[in-house]
Amino acid sequence: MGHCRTAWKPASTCYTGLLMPRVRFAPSPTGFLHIGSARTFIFNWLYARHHHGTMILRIDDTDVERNTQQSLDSIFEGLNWLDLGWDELYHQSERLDLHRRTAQAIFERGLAYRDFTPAGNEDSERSGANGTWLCNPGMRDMPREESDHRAKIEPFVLRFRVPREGPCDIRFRDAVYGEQSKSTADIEDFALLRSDGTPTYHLASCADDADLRISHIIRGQDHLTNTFKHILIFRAAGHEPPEFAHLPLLVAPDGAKLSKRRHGPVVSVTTYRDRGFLPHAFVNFLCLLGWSPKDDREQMSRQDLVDAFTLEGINRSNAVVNFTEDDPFDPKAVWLNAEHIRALPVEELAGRLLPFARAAGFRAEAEKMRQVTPLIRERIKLLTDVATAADFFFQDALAPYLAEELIPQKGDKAMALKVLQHALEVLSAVDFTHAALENTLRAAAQQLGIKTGQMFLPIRVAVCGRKTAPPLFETLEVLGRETCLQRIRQAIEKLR
RNA sequence: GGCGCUAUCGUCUAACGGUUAGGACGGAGCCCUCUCAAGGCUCAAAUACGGGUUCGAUUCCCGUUAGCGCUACCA
Repeated sequence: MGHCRTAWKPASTCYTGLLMPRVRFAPSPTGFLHIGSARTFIFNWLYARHHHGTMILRIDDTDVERNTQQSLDSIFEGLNWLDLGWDELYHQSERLDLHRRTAQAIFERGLAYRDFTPAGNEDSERSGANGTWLCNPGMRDMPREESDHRAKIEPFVLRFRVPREGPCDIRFRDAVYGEQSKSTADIEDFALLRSDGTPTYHLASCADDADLRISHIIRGQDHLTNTFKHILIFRAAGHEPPEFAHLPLLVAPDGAKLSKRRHGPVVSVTTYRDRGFLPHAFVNFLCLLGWSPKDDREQMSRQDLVDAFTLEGINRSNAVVNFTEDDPFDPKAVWLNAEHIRALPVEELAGRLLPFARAAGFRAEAEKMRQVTPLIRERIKLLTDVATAADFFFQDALAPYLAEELIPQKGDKAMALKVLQHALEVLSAVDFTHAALENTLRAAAQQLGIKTGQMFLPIRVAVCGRKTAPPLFETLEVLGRETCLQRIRQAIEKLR
């Protein structure tokens, strides 16, 4: 295949003289941004940042039938939330001239031909003797004059003329999957232009990748076998193919490819956002699916990931996102999120929690949130957990609870009453600081001749409305004297 | 059907051809403790199957099985 090869134009060179990579993420706006796409974006981004290259976002919107504005919005929403950014942005629909010129050039070189077979008419002939359809009879070898003539009155698709002389393997080395080869005898004459003159994905993608001087194509493994066609197109258009790195796919627990239809919103990036994931934790989780730093690190900062990321660290088998009917999130994602929540400075965590608190209907002030945050940070896994973990800090009325809840272990109603009445007394006088509260209440327990746990439980339930809550003294401190006394009085009423 | 890719605990993964096959999540238990968490410790849990090559295969080769992908005028 002696296709002409023009010089490859590198985008830029850094001072060491090494090529700076240019990578792209090219979603098509035909649905929301799903987590598999997000991971592809992230891996591209990491590769670009690791090598000080360029991250390009290209919207592959050549399928006019299926594109929607809503989908486009959803993709940007998801990408913006990830907070990684990109350096250049292109819309494929604005580059149709380039695609047509590329197709024309390939045609003029005799490497493509017109196929006048009516659409949908080839199915019966599709499965050939050995199971592979290669081309429609009579079209590939039609004389140029006849083709030109019929082109004036008949619609046609432009097909790539896959070389057929002798056995010939197309080869490339994938950065993840290694040496790949496929015989041209197993590659059909695929379409370049549709009968309405619009470019197919294969043509548009390759024309743009070449024009944008993409150096590394990092994409899902579902494109691995398409790559042979792409290499054919690159060469036919006079370009050296870029490097390829294919990523193992993200699959559902049943092994099926993640899809909107089958798996619903659990595969949408915005679901993770809305359910209180930190973007950073989400990125961290996705990175660990199909890639490993090869040491035992799991929780990694953005910079850790940039530093550690290599194509060699990517593995070859599909990764299961372990969600279920009951729980849409992989337990490891939730754990990582909790880890990142705990690692966040209080000030920043409080800021992230605030909108979720307000969404839960709390009258939450920034300052109050800042006080509450240290008390709940080790007790929440998702930002949305603020709704159940901090309700009694923000709501005037406690959620209803049973009087029995106030009764301590190995105690009775009388003990609960005694504790609460005594607490009412001492809490009226004590300094509302952690240390003073602790000293006072421990002393009170001793004075009443009961265990500290028996002392603390009725108070906890009285002020929080439940047995499970943050440590008592800090909680009392943040709640303040008035609220505590009032709630203890209400508890006493409840017991009578 | 054809072509391609893949195969280590339930899940994510580590292991120059030589390890008691390591770590993490989740599970179980213990410790700590004012509850719940967090933290610490311990336990259960894997090389799909069959052949080779080799002194020695999780690792290399072949086959089987299973899964996935591509096989569109979708991307």
